[in-house]
Amino acid sequence: MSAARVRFAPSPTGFLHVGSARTALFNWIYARSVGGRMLLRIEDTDEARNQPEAVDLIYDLLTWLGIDWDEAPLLQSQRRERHREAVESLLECGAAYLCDADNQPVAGTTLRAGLAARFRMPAGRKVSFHDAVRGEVSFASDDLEDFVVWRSGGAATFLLANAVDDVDMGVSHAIRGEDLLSGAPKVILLLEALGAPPPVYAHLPLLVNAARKKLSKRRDDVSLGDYRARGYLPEAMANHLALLGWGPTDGVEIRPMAEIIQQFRLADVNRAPAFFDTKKLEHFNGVYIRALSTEEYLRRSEPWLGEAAPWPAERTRPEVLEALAPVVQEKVRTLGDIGRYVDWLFLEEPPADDDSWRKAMGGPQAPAVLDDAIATYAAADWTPEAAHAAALALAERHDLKLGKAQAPIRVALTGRTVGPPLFESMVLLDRAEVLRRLRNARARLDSEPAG
RNA sequence: GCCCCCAUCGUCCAGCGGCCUAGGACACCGCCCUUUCAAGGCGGAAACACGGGUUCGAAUCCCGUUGGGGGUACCA
Repeated sequence: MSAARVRFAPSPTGFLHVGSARTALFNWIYARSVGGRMLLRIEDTDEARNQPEAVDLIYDLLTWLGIDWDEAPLLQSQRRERHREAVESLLECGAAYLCDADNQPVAGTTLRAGLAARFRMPAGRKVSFHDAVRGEVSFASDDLEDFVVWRSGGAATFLLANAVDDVDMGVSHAIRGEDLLSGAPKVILLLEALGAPPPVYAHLPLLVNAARKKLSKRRDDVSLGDYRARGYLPEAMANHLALLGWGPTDGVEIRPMAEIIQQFRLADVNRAPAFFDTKKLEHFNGVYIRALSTEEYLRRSEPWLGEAAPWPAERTRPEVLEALAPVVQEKVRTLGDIGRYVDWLFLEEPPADDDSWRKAMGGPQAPAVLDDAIATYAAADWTPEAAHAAALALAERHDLKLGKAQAPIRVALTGRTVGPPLFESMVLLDRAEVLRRLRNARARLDSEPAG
């Protein structure tokens, strides 16, 4: 065990940024790797945009990711008096001073409405500290200005609240984004004036977009909740996030969190920004989905196949989903993709996809293949094997490879060139329905040739 | 502008003075497998930003240049 205490301090804005999630994860991994404690502090001092549901969403998403915490979360909104005390003590010892709306100093040491308080930046100081990921970092106090610690509206600013709360929570390591690095010397000086030792800082490299800019809520796809909604598995997301700014020495990237915790060292964290590459995330997700047992896969895909499915819920046939599960599970990269693979089995008509139609029906042999398929499947046994054998024979009659011959049939039935294995899935539809779709496609070919 | 941080394949990591003719993963390309698409197998292309030092020896240490990022609010 160690006395390490770390904290994740999000503000409840209604969503959780993947960058914040990564910060939370690194804090948690560090805590678990050294036997320390993980704490939460909800920075809900901005009443304007605070919603109580937003706090629950944070708990929910962290839990989803696999992050737990060891003590009741601290709500910063309830700490106003404590913050006021701290500012007053700063005013009393002269480390801070009052000022009016025009930033003119005002004599006195009593906080009152309409007046803000600024920290008095000492002259000629060199503020150095050892950052656990960056090493020695140093700032000159002369480059720093007198910053506001108490707003005229009657509330502490981020810097002050952060410093005081960390002290009161006994935070030993402040692990956070690099965007806060420039604020560190101010907090250190603040803490010094307050007579408290600073925590060990660890500034993580930022997560950036393709343009190498800090991920932004407006431009980028950064809502953790959105990824969950699209069918990313939490273990894939956590695994991927853990590899942004850190990597195991043995090169094994996809692995249980327990092993990551075992190998993680704060000092091994990179210092350069990392691109949040969703391509790699998708790959990870596919690997994790394939690793699921079929039962587990079925259970976890349920949320995407009920009311949220791309077909009327009452048309869902669970036995079909179940029968197809193993083959769909192999292909899909997110649970949200499942719908597009199996929708044609539940929709009244195959989904319309012009590209697929042109691709499969454009060839000169399409009409003949469809005619043949109609005759063939009117008679064939209704099993995958028989459907396969029939298609092989059909292909031979038209002097085509099976891959080429099945294309018009696939598109006639499923609407798309891409989908689950055809013979295994087509027999899950009634023979009459298969024939109807084949005839419809054949008729469409006459009325509007695809070539 | 000023302050701070950073710099290995397109991307994410490994590398912490000799094991590096720089390794893995994603993406990409080719081949194989194949009932589409995936998955899988095999192979390929692909990087130490540049310039000076230090050292017998540098991707690894130091300095500079260039480039990138972050900060600079009575936001957090």
